[in-house]
Amino acid sequence: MNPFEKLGLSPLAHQQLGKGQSLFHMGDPIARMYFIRQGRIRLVRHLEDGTPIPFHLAAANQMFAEASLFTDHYHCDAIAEEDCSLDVYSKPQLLAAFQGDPKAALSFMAHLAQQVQALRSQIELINIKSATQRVFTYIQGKVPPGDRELTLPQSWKSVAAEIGLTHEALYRALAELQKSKRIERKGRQVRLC
Amino acid sequence: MNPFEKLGLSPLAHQQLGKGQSLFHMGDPIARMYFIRQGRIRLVRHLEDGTPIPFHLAAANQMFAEASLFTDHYHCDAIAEEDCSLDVYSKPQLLAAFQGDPKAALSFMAHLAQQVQALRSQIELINIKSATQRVFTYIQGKVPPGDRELTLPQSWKSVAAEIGLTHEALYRALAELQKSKRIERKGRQVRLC
DNA sequence: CGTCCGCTTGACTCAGATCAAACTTGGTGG
DNA sequence: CCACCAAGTTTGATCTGAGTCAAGCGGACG
Repeated sequence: MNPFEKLGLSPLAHQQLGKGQSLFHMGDPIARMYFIRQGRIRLVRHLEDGTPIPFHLAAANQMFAEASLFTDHYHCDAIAEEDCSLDVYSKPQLLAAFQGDPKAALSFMAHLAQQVQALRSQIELINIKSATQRVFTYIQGKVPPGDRELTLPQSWKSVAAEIGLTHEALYRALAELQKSKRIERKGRQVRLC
Repeated sequence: MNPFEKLGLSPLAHQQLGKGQSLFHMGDPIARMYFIRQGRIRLVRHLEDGTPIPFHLAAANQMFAEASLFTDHYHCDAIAEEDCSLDVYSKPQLLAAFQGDPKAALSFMAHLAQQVQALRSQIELINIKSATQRVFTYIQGKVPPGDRELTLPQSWKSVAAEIGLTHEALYRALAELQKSKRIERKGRQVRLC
């Protein structure tokens, strides 16, 4: 049961997306909202010189680009990180549904609020100067509370881009963290010590 | 007419805040929402080592810490940048008002969505490696659309912190931008060339 | 079986951090 | 009204750590 269905909406369509295909580009008009059934979608912005800045990785059972509900044009690109299956909803229908269902509206508001906090955490993270400390803090933040272990849903290389490091700097930071026994690691699995 | 009054709410109280005083600290329980009548409030997080990371400057006629509406405890500090005068509202009353007024709920959602985009822009900005380019892009983003001039509401020093530079690096970047005729500047006034 | 891509390490460079010091500005209080 | 203090602003010298370039390894996948 996805949040759109809870509102009594049914999808306009389903959409398949192959790995590397893009769902929309910056500047495209926004008419639809998406829910990810399967796969992952990466949201990316680009600097003038073309450098990609990934700022979100939306996973299965999530909606994404929520902010676009109130804008006419996308302000980022969406690219399938792997093969994806999406439910497509109408943006106007969704807005109308919120009018009639304050509970749903509130839950969507909460969702947005949580996004705001997540983004703030990301900013906080990027502001850490030391690469080693930055990576360590990133891992701490990702480890489920109460647990000490974590398996990354993505490559370390893309983590590097997400936290504003080159992949080389990231790998060196990981090596350093292992040497100083602050983490143990095997591939994409990490454990805090 | 502030957004709370539009909902038919009246303030529980008014609150004065002297420059440098803090309104709340990270971890404090959240019972109220604020609207700034006068002055400015800075939202700050702190790294483990105490380095402050300012991530938002809320100005007069704005509400702020919107994300806190759905959380129990603050995840940042709020400090008065200058003498402030605030209207205080009850958080539960506000939530209840949204239940009864879907239009207001939607407008608040839009507000949150806009915050999400602003934060994403900030992340994009911080990811620009070159200090000069970073400062230039920051200014471009701040200049009102259609205009070419801008007067900063804050010191350059605090801009430096906001965009993840030391103040020295910021001033050097400004000097460089002036030398290469990309901006003109006098104190806190800037004009794009 | 070969190619691609993520991973990993080394050497070198350089931009921004750091440390230091002086000048300007604005506000406070005598 | 002026002396004084705090904070922002500005510039210089030095240092350091992340970026860059380069090269090799290994696993996945067609």
